[in-house]
Amino acid sequence: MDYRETLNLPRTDFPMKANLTEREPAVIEKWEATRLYERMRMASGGRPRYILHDGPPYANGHIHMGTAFNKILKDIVLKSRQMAGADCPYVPGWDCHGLPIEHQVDRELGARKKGLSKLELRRHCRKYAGKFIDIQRAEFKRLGVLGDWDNPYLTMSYEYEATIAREFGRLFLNGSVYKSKKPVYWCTSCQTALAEAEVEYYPHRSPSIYVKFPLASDLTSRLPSLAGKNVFMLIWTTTPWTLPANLAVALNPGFDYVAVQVEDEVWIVAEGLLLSLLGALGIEGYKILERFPAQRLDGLKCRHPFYERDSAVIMASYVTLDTGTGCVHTAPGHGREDYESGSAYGLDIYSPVDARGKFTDEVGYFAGEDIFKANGAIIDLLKEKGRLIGSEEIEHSYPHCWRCKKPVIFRATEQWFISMEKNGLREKALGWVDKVTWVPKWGRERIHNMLASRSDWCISRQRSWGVPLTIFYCRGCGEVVMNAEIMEKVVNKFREGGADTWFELGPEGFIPEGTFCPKCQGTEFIKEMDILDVWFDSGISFAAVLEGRKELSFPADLYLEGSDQHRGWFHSSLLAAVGTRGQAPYRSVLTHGFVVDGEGKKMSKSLGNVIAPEEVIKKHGAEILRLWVSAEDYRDDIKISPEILQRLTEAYRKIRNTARYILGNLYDFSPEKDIVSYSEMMEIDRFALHQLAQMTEKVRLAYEEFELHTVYHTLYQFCAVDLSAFYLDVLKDRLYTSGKESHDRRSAQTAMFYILDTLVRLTAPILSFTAEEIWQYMPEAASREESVHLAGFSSLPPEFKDAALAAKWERLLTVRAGATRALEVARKEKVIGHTLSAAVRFYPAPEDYPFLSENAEQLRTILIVSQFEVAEGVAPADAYLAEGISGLSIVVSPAKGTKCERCWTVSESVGTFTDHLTICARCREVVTAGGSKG
RNA sequence: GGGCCUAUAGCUCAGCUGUGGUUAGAGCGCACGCCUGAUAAGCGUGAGGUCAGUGGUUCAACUCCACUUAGGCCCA
Repeated sequence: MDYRETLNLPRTDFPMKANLTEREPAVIEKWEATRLYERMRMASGGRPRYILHDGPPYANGHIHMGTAFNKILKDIVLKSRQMAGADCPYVPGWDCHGLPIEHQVDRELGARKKGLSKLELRRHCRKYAGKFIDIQRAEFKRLGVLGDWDNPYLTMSYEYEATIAREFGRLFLNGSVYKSKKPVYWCTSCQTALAEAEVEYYPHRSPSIYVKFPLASDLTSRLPSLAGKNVFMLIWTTTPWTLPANLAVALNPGFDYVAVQVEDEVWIVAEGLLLSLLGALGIEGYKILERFPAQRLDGLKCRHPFYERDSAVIMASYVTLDTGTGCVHTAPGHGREDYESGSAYGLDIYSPVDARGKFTDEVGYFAGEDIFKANGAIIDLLKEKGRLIGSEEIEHSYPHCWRCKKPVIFRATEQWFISMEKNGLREKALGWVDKVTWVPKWGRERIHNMLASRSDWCISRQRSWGVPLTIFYCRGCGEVVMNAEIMEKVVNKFREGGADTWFELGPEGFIPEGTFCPKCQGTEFIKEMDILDVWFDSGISFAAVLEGRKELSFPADLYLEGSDQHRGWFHSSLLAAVGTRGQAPYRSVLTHGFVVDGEGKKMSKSLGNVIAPEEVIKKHGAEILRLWVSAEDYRDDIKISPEILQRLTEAYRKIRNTARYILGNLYDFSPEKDIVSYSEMMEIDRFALHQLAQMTEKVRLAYEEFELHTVYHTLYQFCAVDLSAFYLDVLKDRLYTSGKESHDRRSAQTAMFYILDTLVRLTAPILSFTAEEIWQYMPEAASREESVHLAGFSSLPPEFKDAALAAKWERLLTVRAGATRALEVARKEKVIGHTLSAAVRFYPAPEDYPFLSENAEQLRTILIVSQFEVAEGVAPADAYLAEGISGLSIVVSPAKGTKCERCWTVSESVGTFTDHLTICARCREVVTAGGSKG
């Protein structure tokens, strides 16, 4: 007789090989066909909402590992909240306007761009953005991310563009917006402002000169020893042409300065630069008269080297000891830092240079001259005035125009700003920072410091692809003409035809009849042609999306982006919401680090360490990427490498196989009919349920706290250690050899069913594809929700947690660990092979004897040996001394009897039955009962 | 140069925070072995760490403090 036929071996069609690359797209198709996302919405209608507002990725290029990570993380968070009982709508979005797209379009159009109107250019940009939205949408879906992909929000949709104009209008009308001059990169050849990204650095030869600024203030009170002397502040510059715009000399408030006598003059320079300076100038005879902190000079005046005007002595922390003199020539109209400190000291943002790079008439001496060409004349003038000390040429890195490759300058032009102070924006925003939950909590420090020190928000851009600053000027007097009525009309026009309308219609298309300039009564107007900073577009997304959609609401529960967004979206959104709604747009903000390579280095093409999501999907499947997202602690940088992916693939297989094995053993189990009540279950099964309950609790809490790596480790540990290496291994004998419908087998199946049912739900947010696949193979799948994503986490009966039982079994496990070592020793010595060929005898310490002997049968089972006994008395000298359990000696010997052909247990009963010569007593009972007895 | 952050076995993570205290843990991988009724599976045992470095506080530091180094994000 073939006894194999009488066993209950696992059977399942659930494949061992995942074949994720092929299976995943099919699963996604099914989700789409069955409109899973909408059904999830319907199923959870009425539940408490949890709103994660999607930060819009830029609609340019394919997704990279960082965007993939972010989207998967959001998906996991939402799915876990959804399964925990919330209603979690997810509306993905895209940021569509802005320079990078305009650039790309410029590049693609090449020479054809020349003949195009602004409107035509905008149409190309819109098309370009649309193309990448489609590409990225497909890529995001491929990751298994569920959401309202058919109705995402786009910052270029007409409705959204109208909202941008509306929110800008709100700020404008409440007095937060003002116009001022600010230095920007300017190409005098292209006659246009340039963005940071349009500037390229090349070596450039510039003059390098030292200039003397005579001190004009009386020093009697501050530095008496210098009073009445011929004192100069010494500056160094490589842009002599900016000297006509000089308004100040900046010192670092943290440095000490010295007054040095050189011949009949006294020079003031930073102490730390004195020697190198004197060396550079070739001066040997000098005498230090005084040494003093920079602050001693704060607020004094010196004289401009060739104009009849003063130059302020100011303090600025950006002054360094790298080069120069430690006294920095400051022209607020020609430099970023100069502008900052100029504004702080209330200096004029003076920039007497026109769009072509010629000096304006104000400068006197060089009026009308090209600034670069005037360098020589300025040096000559300095020489003539006796203000020049040294002059040479140096080569250094200098910004150039990306298009014409000519050197660019900093030139102050009119720009629009949102004031940080006028309506108390800074203060209010800082107040709201403290009301938001930042995860991790250092996010608060980071954004707080940025807000505290940032300057006013420059919102205007001299570009085409964006939403215009919807402002009108009086043609006659230049006065700004704007009111609520005009704003409303603009917004309505935008809603119908998008922001393009601005470029299609004349001012009369927006301005109600009868409007006149409040200043000069003029009735002709012109439009502002600058567009808004794209950060404003996304910054008001709460208004366009959270307030604009009935399934969402303001404020959001969560914003979840990379840590760079403290400066970006978290920041702009906070300012926009506080400025227009008086509150933060989010209750909590979750940040993650950046994706880096296995060494912790950032990914870059030049280093050749870039891993694209597509590669990983092709090789391993999106599921592995999802597992990676969950496994890494994202508070730090997130590493990815072939090795990491290899480890994850192995972990995936372990989880998958564990599930498969359980499925295989549930092939004949009906939870409806066969379930065994908890109180009647076998002890080890109840212990397994205790472990399950504990694991569930830990995982649920970890999800709640966004600790996904804890979720991953806990689930994995449970599968690999608690189940595979212990419980399921121990269970084999009972499952295979007991009667098919026996209580013992049903008890095990009941536990396994609970385990798998819980496990499949807990893993679903992460392993969305595999959980779905398992779900379809679950017993009585037809009576369950159609998709695991429509189900919730299971709530296990509280009785599953049994501390007393757990304590007992933890003790048994410790004993087991000691015994496996003894078995290993015996195996090494060829005493045994499989543990079932062994007999184990314990010689415990007297105090352990009762516990161990009472549980002898349990121990035999969990050691998976054929014979086990606990002996009293003294152990043989060659017994194995167990580690961890004091006084326990273990003897392992070959089990007595013959191996049962059916259950492989060694037993002396084998051979004693004439009807079944090759099997043991236990098996004979099962076999003769027909295997159908309970 | 400034703000914020990170550094524990080859890999992924525990331990560290308002509570410093016996030989620093887990899993994977690796090595060796077992099994062949989870089989391109399953089980066991073992070897791996001057807790980035230096200095300080303390009877005692992976844990607290300072600095250094390496790396990341954002500014300049």
